[in-house]
Amino acid sequence: MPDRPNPRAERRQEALSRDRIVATAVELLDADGEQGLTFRALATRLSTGAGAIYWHVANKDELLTAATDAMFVPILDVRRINASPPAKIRTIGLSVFDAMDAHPWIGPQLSRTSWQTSMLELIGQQLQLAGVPAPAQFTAASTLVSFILGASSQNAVNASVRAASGTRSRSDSLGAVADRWARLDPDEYPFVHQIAGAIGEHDDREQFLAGVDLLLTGIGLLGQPTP
Amino acid sequence: MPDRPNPRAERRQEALSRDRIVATAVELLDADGEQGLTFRALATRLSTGAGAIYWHVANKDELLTAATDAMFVPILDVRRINASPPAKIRTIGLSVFDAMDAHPWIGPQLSRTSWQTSMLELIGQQLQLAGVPAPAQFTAASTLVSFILGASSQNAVNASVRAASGTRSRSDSLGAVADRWARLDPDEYPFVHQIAGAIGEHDDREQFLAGVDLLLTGIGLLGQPTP
DNA sequence: ACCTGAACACCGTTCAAGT
DNA sequence: ACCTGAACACCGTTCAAGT
Repeated sequence: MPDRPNPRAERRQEALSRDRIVATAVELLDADGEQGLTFRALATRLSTGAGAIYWHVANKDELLTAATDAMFVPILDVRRINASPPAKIRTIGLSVFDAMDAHPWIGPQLSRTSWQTSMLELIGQQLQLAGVPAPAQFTAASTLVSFILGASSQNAVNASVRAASGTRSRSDSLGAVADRWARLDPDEYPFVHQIAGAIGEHDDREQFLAGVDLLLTGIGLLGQPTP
Repeated sequence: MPDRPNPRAERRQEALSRDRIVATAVELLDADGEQGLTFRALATRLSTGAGAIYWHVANKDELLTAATDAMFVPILDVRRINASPPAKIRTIGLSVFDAMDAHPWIGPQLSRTSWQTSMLELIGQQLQLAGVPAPAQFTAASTLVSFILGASSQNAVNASVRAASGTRSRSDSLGAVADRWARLDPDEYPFVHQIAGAIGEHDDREQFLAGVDLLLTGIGLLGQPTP
């Protein structure tokens, strides 16, 4: 019988597995974005050869799809929370917003997932519960999904661009943007220039929630915004 | 004096220029997406060497930014149309939607442009004209921008994925999606499954417009949706 | 069954050399 | 001033060979 490795040594050199590969891919993506995910970097971090990965994963496309899917699974747990339909929709929106903020590489990968369908389902159910008339349900649900995914994805990319360009004077919130806007030509950009001063205390997350509320108002689930 | 080329020959072999490079880049992007844009492919199509391009353009990043900017410039002409603020906002939205539908590679490039600011300006001005109260203007404008860019970008990517996967049975509209939805497990996807039959006559563009209207309603510029 | 690592084709970018 | 094309470093993917 040849030497067997000590079973306790697992922690040092765990077996290569699809799950471990995907998890490591997510680490690389979080650290350096899409261009940080490389089969060679992955192999190094897993202390294996580049070719070994192909035994568990068909190609980079499949790897990116699996990594994207992995980010969304936890969000589906929102199903278990207990709240009114509008509150639940807000919570769903916020958890998507936060997930994409934490993993900005997701945005461009969104079309890989069947996740838009899952989200349409979650939100559609809430609209039914809230008594939205049947003919309006589809439009309302798909508009909410578009807004939640679109706004979250843009916020994430903008935030990571801001972070990368080293603007740290006023944290990486809307503040930096406000500074830039204040310097725009007031003749060419009257609205943006004027608004620049007023958004100092705004925060991206609240801004996003306000957008969701605007939609819920249009759908008829909320009272008028500025009474 | 050495031979001079016939001035009429310009059309056969125009001088290399930044504009010509960007225009050719857009052709490649339209044809094969982001992976279709290659310095070698570009050089071949311009019948020049790969290195020549670097005299006019710093690198691929700058080229992609220039290409993206070029797609948005025409949209700004919307400024010249003459209509009520809500109608003008709808028109702005539709022209963005159509531009992204025609050039699906734009979506992931959106963060390159200062175009989000230009759009915020355009829409903000309309909201001011429409009499939206000042404290609500910024939230309303930025929600509209997020929705318009986000929904357009997702529609474009979805549509091009559908087109690429060769689903031609029911054109590349929502029909194909409806078929897939109808086949989902009704227990896991009650809402989506049920809605599948009802969206046969919907069309992506109308769906998008309905979303804009939902927001305009929430903002208070439109009457209630289902009276 | 699972892993190694050299090899291949292709890419962005640079640069000495030309005109 | 502008262009050529070879060269470099790096990437995704394949595959004969190992265990």
